[in-house]
Amino acid sequence: MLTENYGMGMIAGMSKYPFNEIEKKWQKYWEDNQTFAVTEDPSVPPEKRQYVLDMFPYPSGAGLHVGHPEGYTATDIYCRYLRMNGYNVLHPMGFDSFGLPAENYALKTGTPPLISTERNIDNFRKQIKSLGFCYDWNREISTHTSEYYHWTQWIFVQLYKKGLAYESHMPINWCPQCKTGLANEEVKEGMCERCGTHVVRKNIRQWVLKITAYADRLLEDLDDLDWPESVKLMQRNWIGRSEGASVLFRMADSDDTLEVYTTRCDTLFGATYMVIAPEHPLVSKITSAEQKQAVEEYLEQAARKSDLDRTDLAKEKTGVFSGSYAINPVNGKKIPVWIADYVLISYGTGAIMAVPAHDTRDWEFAKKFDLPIIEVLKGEVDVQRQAWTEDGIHVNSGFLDGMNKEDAIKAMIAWLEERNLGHMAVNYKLRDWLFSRQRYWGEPIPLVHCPHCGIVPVPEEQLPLTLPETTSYEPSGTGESPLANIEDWVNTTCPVCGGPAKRETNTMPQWAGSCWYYLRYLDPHNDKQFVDPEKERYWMPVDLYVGGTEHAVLHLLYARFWHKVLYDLGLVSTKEPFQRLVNQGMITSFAYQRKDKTLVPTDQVEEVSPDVFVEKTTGEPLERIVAKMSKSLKNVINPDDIINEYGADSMRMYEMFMGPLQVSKPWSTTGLSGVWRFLDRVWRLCDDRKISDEQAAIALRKVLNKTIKKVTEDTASLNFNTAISQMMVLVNELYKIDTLPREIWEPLILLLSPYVPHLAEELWERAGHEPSVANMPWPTYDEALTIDEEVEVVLQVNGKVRSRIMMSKDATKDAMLAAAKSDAKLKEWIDGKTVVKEIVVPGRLVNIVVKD
RNA sequence: GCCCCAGUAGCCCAAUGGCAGAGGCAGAGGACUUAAAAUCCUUCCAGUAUGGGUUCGAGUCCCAUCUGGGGCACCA
Repeated sequence: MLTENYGMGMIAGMSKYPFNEIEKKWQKYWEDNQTFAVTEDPSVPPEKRQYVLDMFPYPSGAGLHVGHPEGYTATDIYCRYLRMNGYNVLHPMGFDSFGLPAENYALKTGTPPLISTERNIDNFRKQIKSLGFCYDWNREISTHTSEYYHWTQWIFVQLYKKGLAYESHMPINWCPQCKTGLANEEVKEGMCERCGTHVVRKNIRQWVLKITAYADRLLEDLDDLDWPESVKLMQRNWIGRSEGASVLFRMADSDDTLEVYTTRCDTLFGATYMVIAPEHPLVSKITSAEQKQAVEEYLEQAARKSDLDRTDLAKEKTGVFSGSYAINPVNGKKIPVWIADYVLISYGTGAIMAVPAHDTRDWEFAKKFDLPIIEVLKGEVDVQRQAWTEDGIHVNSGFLDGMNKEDAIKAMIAWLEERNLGHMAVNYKLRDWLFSRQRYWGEPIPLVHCPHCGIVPVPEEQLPLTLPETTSYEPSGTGESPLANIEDWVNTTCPVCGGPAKRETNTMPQWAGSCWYYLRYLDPHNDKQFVDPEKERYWMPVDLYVGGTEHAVLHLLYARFWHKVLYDLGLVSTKEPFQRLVNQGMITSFAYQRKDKTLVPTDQVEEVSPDVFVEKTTGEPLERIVAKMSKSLKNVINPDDIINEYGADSMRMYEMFMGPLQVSKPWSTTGLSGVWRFLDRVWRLCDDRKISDEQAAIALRKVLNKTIKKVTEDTASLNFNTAISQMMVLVNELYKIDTLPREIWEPLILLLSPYVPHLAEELWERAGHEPSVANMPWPTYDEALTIDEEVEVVLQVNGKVRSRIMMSKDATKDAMLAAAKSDAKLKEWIDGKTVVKEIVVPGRLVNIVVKD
């Protein structure tokens, strides 16, 4: 008992800084006084309205992670800063509360997902509130509530009516043992995570959203967004627009044609075989009697592979001959058609022309199955020994011979179009969005299947279509969702003809709720429409969106897609939802590594002397490295513990002090205690001495003005670590004098307030003011007091520093040069040499370039 | 295999192409103390992963390599 409490009691007990009391007190004050409630005040001009959004969390059973508060603290500081600068700031928080873990938890424990989810939300809310963020909690939403998903369903109906939702048969990961579909993350190395059975692909009826219809706009509109270039690049690559040609190959022995997409139609003379994906619709038709058994075996083998297996580059190429031949349209040659899983049905037409001489994958396949390789681009290698994938002049290519790539592509497309054998084509990597899940814990898709009327949407006035309560979350066994077994719910009447009908049993993916939550925050309690257009126009678009880089593609692309659909329907006023995006880096942790690179759980490590670590049981020396936090390494930091021990303000400020927001950085508890110590120093400034109304020394006032300037600029640009460093400089200066001048102290409290709001409120009150410091104007500075009159000028010879002198900041170039040339130390370096060049940077340096 | 990001002091990190150091941690010394802790003051520590290049001048820009982290759908 005693030893356990020793560490915690040490700091808390010694402290003169009662963060625990202070933090509770001010959190209650803000709540009681609704300090951060925000309204659409029409008197605030549009440029003074800011919408600052955090990616809302999935409320997992594990509770808040130290990674969450990083982004939340950053936006909180920024919002408080904006408020103090006269902005009307919308800053909401909510929960992305549908999701697989709650359902799996229900399967394991029988706890209904609604119960566990709401329990988790309560815990998350409490944890988030304990950090003192300035959210307008009146706007909290949770995607699993029927008040919310009413409108998720309503938007789906709009998509459906617009023809953007369609049914298709698509494969799922199917576990034959559990008789259930699995998410990708539930498949480990091709096996079912739960029972270890080999997972197979099973085609089932699914709902798909036509995101490809928006591919061009999703691509083009990226240009105007203030997003990290790397994220834009990832989205561009994901959309993957390419220009090429569609080419028709006639089958040799039937009337069927195979259409292929290629970006390199200029290499058509080198196409020596074709490959179609195992899922291609012509597979059964073109398979010859002799090859039937081999093909069927191969198809079965391919069906057992996950996408990951098929995309693993290290693997051997596999495939099987179909027994049929196609005709190469340019030269009339018969070429074999193979079936292989390195061709994906989801890209292009699911069929390729193989040019082994100039494509590495085709080359490997040709070598393995002994298919001919014909060089059509003159390269620097023997194509029988390796593929030549660079550009070259065409050879063995009839009318293309002698041409370069660009001209040959044009010539070939013209040739194909003339003969109706092909045409120019644009292709995208982007695929339509598989939108249905065979799960219970998601938004029911509001459609009815009627034997007479077909598919009928649930009438809008009957929404929300609520998720029925149940006690069994077991899969249906057929691949359908557990909803299929709830008879009273599934069986309904057709909204059109009134006859008996069945409800759609698929539910929506977790993405659905997060596709539009930023709009619901604008008007969270509206039961007539998903958002009031006036409120939408008041706030949108989101001015700053902060979240993890793991959402760089999917979430952000899906939300942009929905937003564009809503825009086309005239329901929102902006083309794009998120004008500016910032990704916060990951908070990692230290881990300890043996010589053989294996990792040791943190509780097995002893620090024998500073920065020397050994494994407790063996005494083996260990190297400290940086790793992701993980349960198995026992290096996960729990925010609750940190807040208890050091307080929310220390936690907030430390996370901002660790380094730049955008980069990943390791958690260090000693680093945290350093920030705690800084806050304690701030506290003791006014605890130990009286606030004085006398004027401060000019040197101190200069430091203050420099500090205000730096903190202002760095807070506005989200460079919080350097802003904090400057505040430390000012506090260190204050420690050098015995008084506490009010003219320094009060601006310092204001500068600190976005970072450590609880402490700042308390200090503000103790300085004799009414709360709240959050409503005070941001301090201003006098530019003249941020400039030093005397500066140190560096004197260089050939770019190397040889001497330094103090000069007026306004010294002319000539004066600086003259001073340099008369400097005794510099003379030694230039005497007797020829001066080649003289460079003078005013206020900074003189560089004299000499030659012997 | 491809794409993206990052390598600065023992550690976390600063540095408009211009003195490698703002701040913190750890270390050392001193003050205070009967002593320790806490606190305060002072202080040590490098040429920026490696090799080239551009430049009067490179941590910063360019090329190549190495190491680490993250992402990926064999994209024809």
